[in-house]
Formats: sequence, C-alpha cells, structure tokens
Amino acid sequence: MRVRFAPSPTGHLHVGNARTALFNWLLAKGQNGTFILRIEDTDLERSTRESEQAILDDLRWMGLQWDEGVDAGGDYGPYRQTERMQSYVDHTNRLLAEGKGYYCFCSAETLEAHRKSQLAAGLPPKYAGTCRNIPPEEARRRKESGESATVRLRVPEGRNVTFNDVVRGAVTFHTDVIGDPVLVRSDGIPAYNFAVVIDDALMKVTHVIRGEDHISNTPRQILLYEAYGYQQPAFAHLSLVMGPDHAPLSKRHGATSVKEFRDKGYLPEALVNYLALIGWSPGQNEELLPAEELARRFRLENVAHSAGVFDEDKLAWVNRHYLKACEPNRLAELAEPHLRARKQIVGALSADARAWLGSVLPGMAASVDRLPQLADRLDAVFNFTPPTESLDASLVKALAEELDAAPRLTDKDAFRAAANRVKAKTGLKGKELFHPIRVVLTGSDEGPELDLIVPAIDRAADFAQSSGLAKVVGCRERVGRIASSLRR
RNA sequence: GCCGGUAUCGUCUAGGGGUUAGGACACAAGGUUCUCAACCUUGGAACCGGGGUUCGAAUCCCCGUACCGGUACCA
Repeated sequence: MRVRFAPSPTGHLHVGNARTALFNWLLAKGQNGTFILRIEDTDLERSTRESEQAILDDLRWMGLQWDEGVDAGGDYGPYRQTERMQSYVDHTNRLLAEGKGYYCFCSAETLEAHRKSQLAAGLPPKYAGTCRNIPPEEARRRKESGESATVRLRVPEGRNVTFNDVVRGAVTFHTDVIGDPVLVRSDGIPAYNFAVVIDDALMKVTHVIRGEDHISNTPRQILLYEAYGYQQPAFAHLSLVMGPDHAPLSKRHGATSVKEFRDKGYLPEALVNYLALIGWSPGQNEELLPAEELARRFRLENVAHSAGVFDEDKLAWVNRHYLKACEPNRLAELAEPHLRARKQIVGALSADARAWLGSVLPGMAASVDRLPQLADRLDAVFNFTPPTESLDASLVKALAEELDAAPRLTDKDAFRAAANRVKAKTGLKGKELFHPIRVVLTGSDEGPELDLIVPAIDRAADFAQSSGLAKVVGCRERVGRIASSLRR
C-alpha cells in the first residue's frame, strides 16, 4: 500500500489538510504501507519555498513523518512537481500522438464569454469543444508557429464514469457534464488534474485519500488513467472540516493553521488525537489514544461521510489530558518559549532552573488547558507581592510553629491539618492565610505537594544569581522575606 | 441553474429492521477545595420532513428540504 499527501505550498498547513495528511499517515502506519509526501507547486504565482518549509515543519511537529518524498528521498522522485516537467511533456506528447488530447487555441476571453452565456441560459458551463476537431497537422502547425495553446483531454461522450469511493461507495458521473479539461496550460505548466494523475501513477500510489473538494475531479482523472492504460488507485474522499457556523473552517473562525494551534500551546499529540476524532471513531467508547494505537485501529471504511465541526473546546480537553501526561522535562522544554514570551525567562536557563521548572510545572499543568497558561500560573510566583506587612505576626508565628513541628510535611492532609490549626488559632480566613504560600503549593506535584513549600521558596531565592528565570532576581528579596517571616 | 455528496443530543460520534438509542466535549446541579480551575458524582439533551417496503423503520427504498463541494489555463 502506498499513500500520499500532496499539499500546495501556498501558505501554512490548514488543520483540514493536516487531518487529510493524518488519515493518510494512519492508514500507512496501520497497514505497514508507505507514506509519500509530494509537493504540488505548479501554481507558480502562489507557491513559495517558505510555505513548503512551513508545511514540512508542521507535519514533522505533528509526528507525521513521511517515508518517501521531499527531504526524504525515495525511488520515485523527484517529489516536487516543478521538477518533474519532463514526464509531463512526455505524457502530453503521448496523448497528442494518440489523439486522446488536442491543442486548444481558444482565448481566455472567448471561454469566459461562452461560460457566461451558458450560465445565463441555465446550462452547465462546459467547454464547447471548439478546437476538438482541428486536424492534428493544422494544430501542430499553428502551435509551432507560436500560437498560444493549451492541451485538453478529449472526454468520451455519452457514458458514465463510476468509481467506488472507499468511504462513500459508488459515485457516478456522466461524461456529458464534463467539459474537456485543460491538461497543460498555455505556458506549458501542467494543470492539477493532469499532473496529479501522472505522478500518482508513476509513484505507484495505491490509495488516493484527499478532501471531498476533489470528488468531482475524480472522473476526469479516471478518464486520464484510462487514456494511459494506467492502473487506477482506490479513491477515498474525506469530508471537510467546518467552523461552528457550519461553513468551511476559515480565518474568520479564528485559528485555522497547525502553526497557530502550535503557537497557542497545544501539544502535537493532542492535535493529532483530536483531528483523528473528526469523522472517525477508534471505537470501544475510547477517544484518548496514542497515534500508534489510532493507526492500528484505523479503517478507511469507517470514516464518516459527513462534514465535522471543529470544536476547540474539545481540543482543549484533549490537550489537558496530554498536558497531565507530559513528562516533566519535556513539559519544561515545551513551556520555555511561552515563558520567554512573557519575559519570565530571559537569557540562558541554568540546569537548576530547568530542574526547578520541571518540578513545579507538572502540578500547574494539571489544571491548565494550554501551554501559555502555565505562564499565568508562574506569574503568581514571579509577580507575587507577599502581603507581609499586613500579615498578623501571630499568624506567621503560628504557621511557622506548625511547620517547625512537622518539618517533613509530605502530604496534603498533614499540611491542611496544620493550616487548619493555624486558622483556628488566629481566626483568619483561609484566603488570607494561604495567599503567601499558595503559589508554591500549586506548583507542587500531586503527592509530595507540601514537600515543596519551603524548599521551593528557598530554592527560588537561591536562583537569584544563577538561573535564567527573570523575575526571580527581582523577587528574591520578597521571597526571602516570606521565607524568613515563615521561620520567625 | 446543472452535476455530485451529506443528514443520530448544541458539537464530535457509536449503533443499525424489534435498544431504556451508548460514549465524549460543552452545559446545569451537587461534592471536594486556599481562589479560578482541575478532579469526582448526578442531570437535561438527538435519529431532518413526507411517503413507501415490513408484523415492526432511526436503520432499507423513493421524494422533498437543508447544508457542503464542483461547475477555472487554482490546487
């Protein structure tokens, strides 16, 4: 089995396309197939190398590594359409020689005028076939004399083209509604419908899995497979991803590209898992599964026929799950850019600071949707203004005593008990009591929360000179004051 | 307009000739709690409409409706 994802490098990777890439990848992974990445850059105006690179980055970030293609090599390259011109030329000549294709000299204006009049008459705007019957010799002569021409496919009249879509079943089109499609544009660049067929055939693609927007291109492509006698791949058309208003997901709905979701602090495994859930179900009432398991269960036949609405709330929920499961060091690494963006980290991060982040972040991650919110939590530490002046001395003393009496407060309950005794002694409300130390409390890990209270404060103070944590320097004094007041 | 596709809670879906139509997100209530969250429990919430086939239809068929896609020298 050989599948491919074939994006046009005209911008960032849209989540809808990312989902198409994912479904291809899932199928390949689950069936031990080959996942090919081909760049369809025949739209010279809009294609850029930067976009291509961005798409590659996004795919890699999602973990959708391709086995063959741009940057990876393979036996069927090159994998960029603009580098495959020779095979398009060869195939064009073959079609022309066999009379299955022909030169069309109609001008864009003529074509446009015809389309308008057809539409006005309530007829399907298909190509009139004006140049269909120009004798080949004459056409060749005109072409060689420099007349501008496209190459069109001669679509057979009066028959049906049927294909068995793997997700939808039989789909039939009548050729009478299909105008002869342009295969090669007047500038010699192949059109999509042409290049895609030649490439898929030559790259021995067995399953073409793409968006539903290509479904009506399929009969034209099948006609091309027939014209060349190439073996047809299986086709599978995925429904589109919609916005909350049930219109195709676009910028006006907010974030649409993988890059934007990445920047918003979603984990790649969360995006992948969530995207797999639009239009497909792993079954067994399970939803949160690693990519490998999704691949193992994936069946094209089980993909939903209808379009799905992208639900960022659910994505956030999935993300929360993976945030909790994230290994501490990786979490610190993932959080770093977001903390830097908030200027909570400036300059190089010391090993100690890294370790501290690793110890403090997982607890915070347990109650957060996205990475940048970790900075909010951390803000409580960095921008913490301890109400030491207003703190009742007796309260501080009482708490300090309790802490002293139980220096190894290793569990929540023990601390809570101590705290409650302080409350009872001082008559203070919970909020006032906890405020100065809450931040540290929040930053602890599930079990040994309390262990971190005092040490974290101490360590934070120590970081003043060695860590890259910006505000710790500034708040060293304050932190020191809390620490000492607690000890007083 | 024409061609094609699609239709189960607000959303993603499971199921599929006889089910209390299941799960998840979101929502609501309660619990827990140092705030907001997170977390736990409970709850409300759906088979687009009309015809057929059938003992029986959400499920199969037809029609309608709505939505989506295409109707390019863009992919």
